[in-house]
Amino acid sequence: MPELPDVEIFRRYFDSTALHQKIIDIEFDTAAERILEDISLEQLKNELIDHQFEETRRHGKYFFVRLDNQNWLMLHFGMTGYFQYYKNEEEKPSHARLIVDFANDYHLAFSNTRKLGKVNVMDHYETYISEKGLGPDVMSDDFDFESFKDVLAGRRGMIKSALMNQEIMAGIGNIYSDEILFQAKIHPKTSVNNLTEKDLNQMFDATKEVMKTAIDKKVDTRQFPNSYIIPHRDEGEPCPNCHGEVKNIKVSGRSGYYCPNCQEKR
DNA sequence: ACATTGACCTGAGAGC
DNA sequence: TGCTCTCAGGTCAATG
Repeated sequence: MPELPDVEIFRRYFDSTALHQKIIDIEFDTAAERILEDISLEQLKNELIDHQFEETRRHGKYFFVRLDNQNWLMLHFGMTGYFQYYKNEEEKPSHARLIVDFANDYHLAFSNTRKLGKVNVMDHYETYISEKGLGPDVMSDDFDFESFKDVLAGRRGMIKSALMNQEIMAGIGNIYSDEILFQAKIHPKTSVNNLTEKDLNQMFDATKEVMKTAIDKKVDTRQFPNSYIIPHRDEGEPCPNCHGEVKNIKVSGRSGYYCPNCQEKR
């Protein structure tokens, strides 16, 4: 579930809780060793203990925080990750995989129920991004309409898959790709090479608009505009535009929702 | 090179 | 109630 807007909200939560405090210890759930991407538990301890967090960054769905030794801790949330900053043990999430203990008696838990997240430490986060082959962050100011057309050029797969491909552009996942396509009135299975200039323009605008709205509304879907499909992302729900039925469709193995009437197949 | 599919995980919810 | 089955959707490796 954590896509760009979710991770951005997590980042802001981290900024308002966990920065500039001495780390006195960490706790790691050894049953979740698989989430350690490229680092041993020993190394992780050495990187964190007696240090502190200084500033955060986000690229797509990837979260980075710089330590006072200038190294960066990377966290990826997978499908079920979130942060919880707490003092009392009873507030500790039941699937806390990594817990950072601060000198002020508070803790920051990285919860990751399904163990599909990742933890790593590196000296340059930009290098990590390029080694992963991640595309441009869709909310970056540099990512303009020309860049959008550029990264999609030469592609022949289905547009929903392309939007979700982190190597093409970073940040969009299954849920928000549905919203972008709904707002742009484009069928999820449309081939990228069949999209018109107008389609691309509508999709680019929708991408920026949807991401911004989700962040502004702090990812609380109850506050999303009535014109959004996300609160109706279920088979048979009424389309907020034409009041027809929302349908389920499988696109490259992923489950998408769309309105067949508003998003006609071409 | 690009596109698609299945595997990795666990818990919630459906169906019986 | 309780059991089994399916599904959720992040990435990556394997296959087409």
